[in-house]
Order: sequence, then structure tokens, then C-alpha cells
Amino acid sequence: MYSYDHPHPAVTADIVVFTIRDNQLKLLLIRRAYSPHKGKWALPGGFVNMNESLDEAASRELLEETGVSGVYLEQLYTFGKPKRDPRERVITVAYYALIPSDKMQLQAATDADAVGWFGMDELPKLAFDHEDIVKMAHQRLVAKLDYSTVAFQFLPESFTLHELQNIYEIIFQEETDKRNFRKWILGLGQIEETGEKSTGGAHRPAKLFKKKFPGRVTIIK
Amino acid sequence: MYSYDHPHPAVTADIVVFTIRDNQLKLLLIRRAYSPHKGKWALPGGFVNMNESLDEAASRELLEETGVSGVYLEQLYTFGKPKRDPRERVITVAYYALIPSDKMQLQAATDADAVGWFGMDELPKLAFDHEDIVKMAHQRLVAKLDYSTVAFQFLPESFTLHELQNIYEIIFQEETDKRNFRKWILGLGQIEETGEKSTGGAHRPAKLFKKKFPGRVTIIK
DNA sequence: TTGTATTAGTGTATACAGTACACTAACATA
DNA sequence: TATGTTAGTGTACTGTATACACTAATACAA
Repeated sequence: MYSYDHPHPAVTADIVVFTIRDNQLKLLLIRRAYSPHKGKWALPGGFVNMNESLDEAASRELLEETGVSGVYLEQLYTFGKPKRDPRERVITVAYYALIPSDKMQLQAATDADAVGWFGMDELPKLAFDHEDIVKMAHQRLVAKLDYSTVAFQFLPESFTLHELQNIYEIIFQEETDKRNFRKWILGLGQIEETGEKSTGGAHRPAKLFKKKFPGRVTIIK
Repeated sequence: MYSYDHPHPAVTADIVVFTIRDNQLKLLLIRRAYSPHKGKWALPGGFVNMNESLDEAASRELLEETGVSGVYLEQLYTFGKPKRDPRERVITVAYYALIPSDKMQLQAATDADAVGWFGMDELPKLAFDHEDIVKMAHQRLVAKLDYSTVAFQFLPESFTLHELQNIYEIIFQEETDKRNFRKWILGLGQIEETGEKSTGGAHRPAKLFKKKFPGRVTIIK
């Protein structure tokens, strides 16, 4: 039992987990096992412990609920309307995470029934105000493509220029000229050839590239 | 006495209040009357009440501690390292506010001794981690000048182009070409002539302008 | 082995936005 | 009426963004 002389809200860290799969921007959701909103889909997340920072809480929850660690994670916004949660006053510090396509299989580490990936245009009805959180995360992601290298966080270690262009086209929902894209992306000076070539397709093999600064998200222009 | 079956942090809303005065970007600080950090300067702010949203808490605190209302206020970031406050776990949802020069006299509404405006390059040592908060607010402000019309929030109802240019130069800390600035700012289509002219100077009077969408901050480019 | 389907890879011309730059206009005051 | 001070204006140049079409290299099937 913990007592205070003035009322305190509960604080959670919830995470909007994005990945790209099947040529779609997808979102990880968890089906709630308990009331309120039992059976509805919701963002992964949970209470912030007293001895951990907000960032730590977010990455711990991400690991616990999805099995993923070491990915890009950024604080998004804090949501705190009084009646968000019917039980008590809950303030949610929302984060968003970007999972590269090759880390995706880790998703199997969790109970498959309660976890699902949903395309942005086929989202189910969400618990609490999680729809607002998702909307804001999506806006932030789209905005950041314009002035940073966040998109690279969806990439595996080595990749073709076509794969990278695909990521931009999927998120922006519009096609880009191939030559202009290449000129631009190479001009950023953030990627370099590995020397290897892609293999397998019934077509000319593509040069493989890698990030010059893997963990880092750079502000461009 | 308020009891919970797991520990809850306290949540505050603190505000970084900017204005432009004496050709400087200035910050409002409050001298702490009580321990901890008694006597040190700190950001205005306080606990979020259980029946108000975070935005409401921020604008209430702003009003209570500075007498200012109806100004631009935007959530900045949430700070929650475990030992930020020596008393208990405190999570601070930080906001920043922009005060137009003509609303400045309202500052006199508060206890003058405990309140002060400080230029960004003459800040005193701050309580808690408020220096981090200020730094981030300043970065956000500078960044937003590039892609929005936030700077207009420093303007009074009518203003000259020179005054507007000054705001940009002060925040960016660099001079701009007059003709290029005018071409650019008029091209945004966000301001229009009032028909009036400035009066008083020993020089040619300047046309006065007003914002087309006063409350609104537009994303540009 | 040859043909076909498929993706990889490349350059140039044009439009547009950003930048550099200097003089005249209108007022207040001495 | 002369002087000091800020307001106001246009053009040439530079660099970035855009539009656009063909050849290269592989897998596979005939």
C-alpha cells in the first residue's frame, strides 16, 4: 500500500510499434485480456516503475510484450485527459518504435494469439484513446521522413536501393522517380556500397548497401 | 490521504516561457521559495490536478504564476529520470509558451521579486534538470522557425516587416537580407497590410501588417 | 542456346527557389 | 533646407528538385 497526501495519477509508457511487411506499413497490437476494454486491441505498454526512466520503461515494455530490443525508440507525446481510463487517472507517455524487417520473426517469441500486426488502413477499433496516439505517431513518422534518416531504421544490415525506395513509397503512399530518388539518397552521404550483390531474383542482381552510421538518425537538409 | 496498491509518481506541468524584449530572446524564471533548491531559479509550473488535462494544467500554471493567458502553448517533452527531484519520483510534462511583446506588462501582475526575465545567454544556474528542459525548448523553437509560422506568436496585433525580421534574426542569431526576407515572408501568404502606417520615428513610416490567421500556427513549405 | 521476362542502373534538360547585392523614398529634427 | 534614419524595391546568378527513356544482367522456359 502506497500513500500520498495529494492524489497521484498512474503513469504508463505505451509504444506504437511500426514495421514494414508485405509492402505495407504495419502496426503491432495486443489483444487485451482483462477489463476494461477486454478483448479489444490496444498498444503494448504498461506502468512505469519507480526506479526506471521513461525511456527504460518503454524499452522494457517493448521487450516484454514483443521480444524486440535494440531498435529505434523515440518519445512521441504524453496523453493525459482525465477520463482516458475508467479505473483511475492514467497519464500515458507514448513512444514509437521502428522494427527492421529482419527482426520481425522475433514476434513469434510472444503468445501469437494475443499479438497481431495490422496494416495502417485495416486497423481494428482500439481501446482507450489509442487511436489518437496511433494517428499522432503516424504523422510524426511521415513528417520525419522529410528531414531525417529515420526511414533507415526499417532496413536490415544490408539492402538494395530499391528496398530503401520502397520504404519511402510505402510510408508516403506515393511513387517516386527512380533516378531522382537515387541521386538524392546517395547525395545524403549516409549509405555506402558493401561490395556485395543481391542474389536470387530472375533479373539483374542489385548492389547491396549498408548504413554508414547504423544506430544514428541524422537530421538532413 | 490517497492510497494505491502500487507506487505512483507525482506529475507536474512546467512551462518554458519565451518572449522577445530588448532585442533578446528571454525566458521567464521563478525563484524558488522552498526547499529543495530554495533560492534557485526554476521554471514556472506545478502539479497536475486530477480533474484537468495536461494542457489545462499548463495554462493554469502559466496564468497563476505569470498572469498570462491566451498565448501559444505547446507540449514539448516529458522528463522522468528517477532522481530528478530528491523528495519523490516526479514526472514533468514540459510545455513551452510564446508571449507577444505587447502582453509583457502583465508580468507585473506577479510578485516582482520572485519572477525574472533572463536572456538566453545570461541564464542563472537552474533547479532540478530544468536546464535540460530549457535547452530542448530552445532547440524546438529554433527548429520550428524553419517549417512553421510560430515566430508570429511573438508579434502584437499589428507590426512592421522590420519587427518581424528582427524576431527571426534574434532567434537565429544571424542577420538576414532585407529584400530576400520580405520576398519570402510575403510569399507565405500569412500576413496582409492593415492600411495603417507606423508613426513616431524620425524616418520614413513603415506599413503595418497583421496576421491573416492570428491564433493559428501553420506548417510551411 | 536462344528468347523472354524482370529488375538494376544511368544522364540531361528544365523549372523553381534561394541568395547576393545598392539605390531611392519619406519622415523628424536641427 | 540640410541631415540622419529607417522603409521600400528588382534583377542576375546559383544550386536544388523534377521530368523523362533506354541499356544491362540475371533466371527460366522453350
